[in-house]
Amino acid sequence: MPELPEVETLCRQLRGVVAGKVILKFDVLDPRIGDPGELGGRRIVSIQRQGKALLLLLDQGAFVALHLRMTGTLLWRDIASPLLPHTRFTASFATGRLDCIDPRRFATLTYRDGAPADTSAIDPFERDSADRLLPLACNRRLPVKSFLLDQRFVGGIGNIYACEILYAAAVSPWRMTSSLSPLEWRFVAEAAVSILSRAIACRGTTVSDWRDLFGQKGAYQHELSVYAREGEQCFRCHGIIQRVRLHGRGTYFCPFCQK
DNA sequence: CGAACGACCTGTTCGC
DNA sequence: TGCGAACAGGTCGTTC
Repeated sequence: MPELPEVETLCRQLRGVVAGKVILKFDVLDPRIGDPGELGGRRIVSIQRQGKALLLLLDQGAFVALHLRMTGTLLWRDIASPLLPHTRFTASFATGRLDCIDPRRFATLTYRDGAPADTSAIDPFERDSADRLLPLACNRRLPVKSFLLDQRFVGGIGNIYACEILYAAAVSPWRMTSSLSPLEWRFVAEAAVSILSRAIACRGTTVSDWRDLFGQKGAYQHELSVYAREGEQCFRCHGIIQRVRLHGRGTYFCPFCQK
């Protein structure tokens, strides 16, 4: 579920709550999530986002990477709160408790020594990202939506925002990456920045169960142009929004104005 | 080699 | 109402 704006929301909220704080007790309740070792007594120095992963940087130059996958969430709760169903780990601090809840059990938690390595994936917010997209894309034959979803190329874009970005750029999700002009890549890159930053300002998209660190819904679901709007009218051309399947993912678009 | 598919899980929604 | 099928924000290993 959580894509870039949702993970960034958690990242910012965590900074206000656990940055600089010592983990008093850390309990893994579902071993499937991974084994981070003994984290009790360790201090969280800072929090970063890398694509859709959340990195908790610890003392002694180590870090923990948390990937929430489809249904993972983090909740900041009172120390004595009863556990909610599907709680996978808890981290207790002097001021409260951080609970990871994940019904589908896809989330992963890994401990690594050293500093996080840089990834080669393009960050949608970096300067001139369109200039880096073009050479990556021009030799490939796959639909542009699949390209945007591939985390090796671009970091952080998931199914909801891929649909929204391509709508804003007026590009069909089925277009082959190699067929987009430099100008179209510029439209895509600019649409990504404006949509993702607006979604961060809204603290994410709650289409069903996404909640931020404090249990609040996001607000970007009220600003979606195509996602979850099958059969409704396009805001731009008054065509009808369609839902199709592209490589197994539900894909929403306007067949009349996305070329 | 690059691209596409099925698997990994559980809960909810849809159709008969 | 009941029940099985389809579907869900993401990635990964395998297959083509």
